Amino acid sequence: MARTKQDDPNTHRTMRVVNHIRSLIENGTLQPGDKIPPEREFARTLKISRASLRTGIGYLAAMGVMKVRHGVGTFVADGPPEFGKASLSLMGALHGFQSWQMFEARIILESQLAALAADRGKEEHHAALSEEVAEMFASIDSPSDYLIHDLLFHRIISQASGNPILAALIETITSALYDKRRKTVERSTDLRESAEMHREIYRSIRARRPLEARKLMEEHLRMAQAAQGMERPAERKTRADGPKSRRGRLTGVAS
Amino acid sequence: MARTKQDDPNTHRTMRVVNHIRSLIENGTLQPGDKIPPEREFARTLKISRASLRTGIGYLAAMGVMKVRHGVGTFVADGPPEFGKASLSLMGALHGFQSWQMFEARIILESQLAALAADRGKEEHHAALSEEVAEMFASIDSPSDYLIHDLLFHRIISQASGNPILAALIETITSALYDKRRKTVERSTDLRESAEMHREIYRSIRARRPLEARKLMEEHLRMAQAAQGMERPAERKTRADGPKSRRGRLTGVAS
DNA sequence: CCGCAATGGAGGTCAGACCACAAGTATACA
DNA sequence: TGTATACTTGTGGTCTGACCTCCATTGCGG
Repeated sequence: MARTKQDDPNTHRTMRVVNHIRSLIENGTLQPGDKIPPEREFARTLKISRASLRTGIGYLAAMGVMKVRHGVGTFVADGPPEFGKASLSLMGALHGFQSWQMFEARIILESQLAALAADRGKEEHHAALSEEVAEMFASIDSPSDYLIHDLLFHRIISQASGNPILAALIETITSALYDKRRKTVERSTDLRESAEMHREIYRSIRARRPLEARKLMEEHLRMAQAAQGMERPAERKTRADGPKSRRGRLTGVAS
Repeated sequence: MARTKQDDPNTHRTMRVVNHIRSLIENGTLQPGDKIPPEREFARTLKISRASLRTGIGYLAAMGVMKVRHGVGTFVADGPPEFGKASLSLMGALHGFQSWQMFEARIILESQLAALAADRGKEEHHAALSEEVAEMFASIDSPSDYLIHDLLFHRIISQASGNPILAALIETITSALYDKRRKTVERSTDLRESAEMHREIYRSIRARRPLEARKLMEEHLRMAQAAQGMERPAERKTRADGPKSRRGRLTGVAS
């Protein structure tokens, strides 16, 4: 750890760019949503070539700190923080992450998040949650619509937890899980049951009962996990390390 | 998966590169530690300019999927997965992450991790933990040495948990916290007490008592947090949303 | 008043030359 | 003979400057 070794007026230009922007952000000169100068101009300012500047920007963009819009400009990320979505899925392929592991992580984080939300949630959050629950019941016949409100519901809880880091972590995992889910929701049944669970979670959060919220959320997620056939495989000595073979008939239910 | 819309001979070259490499990794052609072809050659193969190829590689490198070594070559990351350290610290500055939030995330994750480790840890892990505990007691008079074994101890627990995703998450947070810690450990006292706690955690893990391990880990971390003056500030109606002002005098003790 | 084409600003890509670094190999000197 | 220095080669890093593509705005024509 400790990259230290920058500042040598010669160090990798790309790091020069990164550090420059970092300082601009850290001292508040650059705020989320701000636009940075056009590449050509900025490059001239920093006394480096446009190519190098682009490398640096690319680096920051990859980490989700900056957002580049072709034909418009480059901006400091403004939305909710999100640790490179691509990162997790690639790392997954790279280190053989399994679906059940992602789900396990999600269960642990989100249960705890629900507890925090119950403890710290504000009226605005309660209102938003209430609304999403209503929307869910309203779209019980439209899986894809249902999924949207489902996602929103969970995202609101993240925000209500008051811990943006945990929220970002969850967001990363969720988005990685999203693709798989989208394909299964279509055929899902029992959306009503799912909606009921969400309503109960909402109620316990509103009533500020952390332990109950945590328990309900955990139950809810475990059920969703089972519905998607992503349980942790039973212990077995023979580990078929072939990275394929899963993908049973998922009868998914939304989470 | 499914960025859908690739293959259009025009889609962003950088994504073309990313997807190409992604597939190479996913189908096992590229394994961790492997070296990819020289830029010039690879660029020719992919029918794109070297510049574009570099952009893509830079992207992957930023996410920690690839590691570039000047004058040597570009390789697929091999070490333990780690979600961009820079990412978290930059995001921190960007979205005003607070130290107590990082610590909260750490406590939640690591407590749970300890429980999982107690549940799934294998003999090899127990042995490694035991050794680190011994080393900790042995280096009680050398804070910097102590810190090393402290870190290792926690890392082993991560591995023992059997969930690489959670391990990677923790790793990210820990490394972000590391810098602050390193500065404070020097002046720390009570390393003996800290070592005792680690030993108890080790014992409960070895005895496969998940709940106890979780409880001990949580206590341990809360204590460390308190020692570093990173508790969550008391509720206050007036939220000074100015993203500055933190950074008190930390009197840390190792975690 | 509306729709569509022209225009300018900004990012995206390209090509090829040249620089910097790391490692191996050959050469020169003690 | 042994070791140290210099050269060669392979690979990433940076620079130029021209050209392409996208998008938003502007303004003309219907």
